[in-house]
Amino acid sequence: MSHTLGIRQAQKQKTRRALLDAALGLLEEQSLSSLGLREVTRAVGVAPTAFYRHFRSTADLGVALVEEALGSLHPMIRTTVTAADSSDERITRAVELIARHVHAYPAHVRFIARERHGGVQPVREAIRGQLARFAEEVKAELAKDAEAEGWSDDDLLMLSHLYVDQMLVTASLFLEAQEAAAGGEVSAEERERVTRLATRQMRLISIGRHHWLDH
Amino acid sequence: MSHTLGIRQAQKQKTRRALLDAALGLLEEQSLSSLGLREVTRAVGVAPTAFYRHFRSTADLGVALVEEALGSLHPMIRTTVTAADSSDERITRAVELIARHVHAYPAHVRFIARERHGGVQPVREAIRGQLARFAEEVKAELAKDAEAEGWSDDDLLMLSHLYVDQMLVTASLFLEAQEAAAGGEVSAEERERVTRLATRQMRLISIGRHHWLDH
DNA sequence: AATCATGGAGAACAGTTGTTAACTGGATGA
DNA sequence: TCATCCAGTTAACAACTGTTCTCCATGATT
Repeated sequence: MSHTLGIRQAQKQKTRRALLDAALGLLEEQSLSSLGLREVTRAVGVAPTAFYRHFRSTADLGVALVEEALGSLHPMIRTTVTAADSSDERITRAVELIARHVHAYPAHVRFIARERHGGVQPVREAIRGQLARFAEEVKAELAKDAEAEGWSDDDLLMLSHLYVDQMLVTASLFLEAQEAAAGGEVSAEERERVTRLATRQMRLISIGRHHWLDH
Repeated sequence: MSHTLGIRQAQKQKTRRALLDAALGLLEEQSLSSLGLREVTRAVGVAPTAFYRHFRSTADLGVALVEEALGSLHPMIRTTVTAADSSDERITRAVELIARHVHAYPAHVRFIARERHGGVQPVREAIRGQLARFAEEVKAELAKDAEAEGWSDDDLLMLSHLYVDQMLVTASLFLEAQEAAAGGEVSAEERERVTRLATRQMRLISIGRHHWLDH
């Protein structure tokens, strides 16, 4: 934040960005374990060997993409779970926020959904780590709620993971909906359908939460 | 089922099996979009060109694997959701059955989890199709239950999808648990942890289902 | 017994891959 | 101003890829 980057490091970060963006683009139609380093550099218009100045391997680049795709999401999670009055309003807000995020960063979402169980171990672990952080944060937020009285820590974490997984399911559902309608305004009603589905599923979970303690 | 295969077709199916098995093995450490046809034939000990006698491409082989991994699962689903008295017993049974299945066919489960959002479109669609069938079957089974009175078709399908997704989440959780403990009996307590987690999540959903109609 | 059908082998193709090495030119810091 | 640094280039490497075409051995068919 203090002193401007030298023109040197600025250029470096610029091609690093180009590499990340090109990779993310290429990963829309294949998975990381088949992404070639030459493929990426070719897309950027740079020599293959330049790749090594930034990443050790494509797996390394993948880990960087995970941080970028999920790392910036933490504040959003927190505010989402927090700011709302009624439970129903909170759910509506959350689903809408997911829809908006998928629409804004579809490539990031696809990448995460694809590589969460993908063929590259370090990337899988990076994603798992970030999702665990999410679950911990959601749990902390849930614990503040009055409804959390009488809940064990274990049960709160159980519920958090349920929420996080449901979040991902919903996100990739929105993704499918909007890529199925790549050439038309069919997207609107598909989006609506997914919104209704996800909202009701969240609501059902929410109801289960309300009645968790009475047997 | 009637007349025995000629010795000719028998041999063909034998190498076809070998190709499928070899591919499934190789796919434990990579994803389908990076699986080479030569790689598979090499593992089987057969000429590269022999591959074309059985599959058009590795994507084609992938679709065949989907049918094999999920196609044989339908009767199991049906009996699971059906046969049980109390709701709790049904849940315990279901989770146990998932654990057993993951333990018996880990490579199949990993393949499905990996390729559900993987980089090969035909395979993704094959999986989506099979999961949609599952959801329909679960819905049909739920509709028979007395608890389904007053439920709309839409809501029943919503709940079915929730169950199916939760099934998959649980399966890949069991998978991680048993591959994290590749060299030891740590697996036992990890398995137990996942079992407890999955059971409580299912129970919470079940509770939500009970109270769905009273607002 | 003679013909046909077919699963698999073999060789060759143009293209691709990751990685190494030595080099260049412009920004950096003394 | 001059020596140093370093992001990016060029060239070359052995190894690998999917695909085509020709051929063979043998089971199936008549």
